[in-house]
Amino acid sequence: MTSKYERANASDGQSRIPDIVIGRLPIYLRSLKILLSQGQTVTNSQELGDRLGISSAQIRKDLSHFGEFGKQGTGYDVAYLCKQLEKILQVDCIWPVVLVGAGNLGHALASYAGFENRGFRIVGVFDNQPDKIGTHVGSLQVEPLTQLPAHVARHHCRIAILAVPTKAAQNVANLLVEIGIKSILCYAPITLNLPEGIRVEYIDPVIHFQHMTYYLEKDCLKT
Amino acid sequence: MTSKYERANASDGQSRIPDIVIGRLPIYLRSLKILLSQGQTVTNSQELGDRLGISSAQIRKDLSHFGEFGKQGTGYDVAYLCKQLEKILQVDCIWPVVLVGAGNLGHALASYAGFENRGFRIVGVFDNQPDKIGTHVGSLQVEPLTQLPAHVARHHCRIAILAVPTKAAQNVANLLVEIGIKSILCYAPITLNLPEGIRVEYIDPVIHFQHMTYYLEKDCLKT
DNA sequence: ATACATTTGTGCTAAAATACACAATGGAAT
DNA sequence: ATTCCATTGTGTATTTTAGCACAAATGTAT
Repeated sequence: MTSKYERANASDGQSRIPDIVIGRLPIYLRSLKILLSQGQTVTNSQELGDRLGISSAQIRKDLSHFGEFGKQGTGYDVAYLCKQLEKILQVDCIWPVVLVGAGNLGHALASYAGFENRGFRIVGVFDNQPDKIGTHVGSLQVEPLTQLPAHVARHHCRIAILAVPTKAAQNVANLLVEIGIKSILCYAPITLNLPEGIRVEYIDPVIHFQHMTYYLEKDCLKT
Repeated sequence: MTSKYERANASDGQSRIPDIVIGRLPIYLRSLKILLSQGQTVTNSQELGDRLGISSAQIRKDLSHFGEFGKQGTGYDVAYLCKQLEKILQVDCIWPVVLVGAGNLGHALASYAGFENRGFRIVGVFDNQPDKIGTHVGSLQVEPLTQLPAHVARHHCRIAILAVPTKAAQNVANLLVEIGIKSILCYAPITLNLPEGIRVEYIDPVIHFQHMTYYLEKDCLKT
């Protein structure tokens, strides 16, 4: 009795399902939840694809890696597919996340209300600048980095947000890995150098801007 | 006398250079600028690849789409390659950007000092909430949305940051397109529905989190 | 009951992206 | 001068990803 697929992970040399497919599932889930919130009970690969600018075949094939979730002639039950995707992505629960960096960005992230209903909760905010420690961000209080290891252990955190100044980012990342963090969302505009098995994703708006400008008619201020 | 490549754009049916290649150039540029700031004058595809977790062959092939920038046996002059990439990406100048949404995120973006030296400047912040209008974010003052069209025209803005609440995002995006914006960086967790030729890129941290959790050992709080 | 309209899941094909591997080149050392 | 070493740029092969197209299944209408 084997399951339809084996979960890919760091120790699993040959992941069965392409990462690019995994990367699309959260997009599908996000769109489905919007449909759900609008009271729509049924959808289909065509509709979903149109909304996302993805071909319907792509969506069907992606989903088919994990099982058969649709009904021929009808499509997909929105609530059911949501539930299934949440299970696949393991967001049918709340993951505790630590936030390092209590600057403007840290404040914005800590105050953001949209994490909770998508599977995540920021359980601690840390910074090393003395003037920040003790101040409130969202409903949390900024703690010194020395408190981080205990906090991560207590909450069993696997995920961290790195929102510190660029020059501090690599060192803080090293610390995060040391204390057991497995996945880092890095807002610093650098590529981190970390051991195998640690997953890092990056958010840098300038990367997106520079991608855009390639395609724009040039008509900007001279430096 | 034809140039080595024709620039891809919205009207150009067959873009010659894959978008995925364009998407990597800003990463290369970012890394090169760090090397430059550290005083390193020469690098090579191997070193760059190691830093970025990309194969050296990939980097060489990507660059080869645009010309021959290296020297055999030596590698690449860091400053020269930076300049070339900036020219290719059209960031050898400052692009004016308008920011819509003066919430926590808008504040963080407006206060961020890292845009200017990478080719971008936020030239206006707009919001419709009366209590926000007139307040200061960074060095700018929040203006009502009614001022947006004139502002975009005056500064020849082509790029906008969309940092408004989810429910307002589509409408504001439509407005942005109407007044001549060509590229939108959307922080709202939705997929926008916009006409052909408008480039939209998205930043949604939860998408990254959900990508990460697929690969994590499950060990999180039950809902 | 039967025919019809719809939509899935998937085998196969096509295209795109990546990796390999090496000739060509430039600089350094002898 | 010549040899040696390092590294590029690129033609080719391999792998990955996306798209096509249709049988199978399901519900609906007559």
